[in-house]
Amino acid sequence: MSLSTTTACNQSEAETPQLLLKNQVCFSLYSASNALIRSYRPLLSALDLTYPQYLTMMVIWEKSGINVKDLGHDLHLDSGTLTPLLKRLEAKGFITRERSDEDERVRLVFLTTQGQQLKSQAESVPEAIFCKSQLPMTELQQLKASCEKLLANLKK
Amino acid sequence: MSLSTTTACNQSEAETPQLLLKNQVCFSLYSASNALIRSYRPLLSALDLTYPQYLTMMVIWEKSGINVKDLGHDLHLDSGTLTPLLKRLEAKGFITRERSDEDERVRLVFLTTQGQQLKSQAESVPEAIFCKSQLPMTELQQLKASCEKLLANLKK
DNA sequence: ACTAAAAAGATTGTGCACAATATACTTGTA
DNA sequence: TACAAGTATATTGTGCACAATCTTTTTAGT
Repeated sequence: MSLSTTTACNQSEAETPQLLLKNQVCFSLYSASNALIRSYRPLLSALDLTYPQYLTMMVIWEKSGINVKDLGHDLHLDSGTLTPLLKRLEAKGFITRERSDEDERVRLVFLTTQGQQLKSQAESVPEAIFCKSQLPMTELQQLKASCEKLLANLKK
Repeated sequence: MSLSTTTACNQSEAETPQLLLKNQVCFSLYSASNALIRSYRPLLSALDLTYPQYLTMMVIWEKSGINVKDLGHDLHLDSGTLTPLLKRLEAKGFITRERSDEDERVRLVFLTTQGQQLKSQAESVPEAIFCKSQLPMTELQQLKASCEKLLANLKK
């Protein structure tokens, strides 16, 4: 068996069903992820945020003063993605990027007052997305659990 | 309730649990999708393909002569993504891009001999990814079904 | 103290995604 | 048969993701 789920029917499928788009788990995941991010767009552009910026702000709302390495660990992103993203968040006034005094290599990211204010504006976003998804909470939780398991297995 | 699944514990979570990264279904989906595409990378670079190019080739293996609009419909991508991607596939010699005779606006995409040969090289990829995922087939099928349902709901 | 190795970020380059817009062609309707 | 509206694709610009590489700083072993 393969990651492509087979449901053979006609001849062309019988030959290499694992290479049909409709049998690809990853394609479904990829399309759903793209679609979900697309659904966030109108809500987040009102806050002047992209989806990856919104995720980053979530970490900073929780852990102001975090460094880039830990941020990357939490978000599963590297400095090549985060450095320019953080510069854009800084340019918008939501965060500041300061060097650590103990270790000059380390960049610490702090929430600004404006960044703090953004959080209250963002509070209605999760509910709005839940409505758009039109899926029962139990199914969403199951989906989340499977994605987390898959991610953990791929990281091994 | 919201798309962020709550599992309240400490004080900071109790305030706005729906804005915690660990409660975001979309973040799990996004991270798992990125990780899966990352896992494909070493397998596909041996074929000189990226993951979106691989998906595109799947459609063309099945439907040589398809136009850009139908390709975009199948892949949930637009011409802004597909036009440059198809040009790269053409530059690699896997496809040709020809104008339709009946309607000069339409671009038809055909498989080349080299593109056909690529298919047999790709046949081992799905199995390899299935192994990397380390998830039972039933869970993968469930994951796929939920993603498809979510995508369909978001498209409405 | 000196230096090799390691660590933290930053930089560069490629390839998506996608919004917005532009261009070329086709079709329906007066 | 003009011509407005619609359609198919292409172009432009922004912001990720990520590999590869580089710089700066720290740490460890001598």
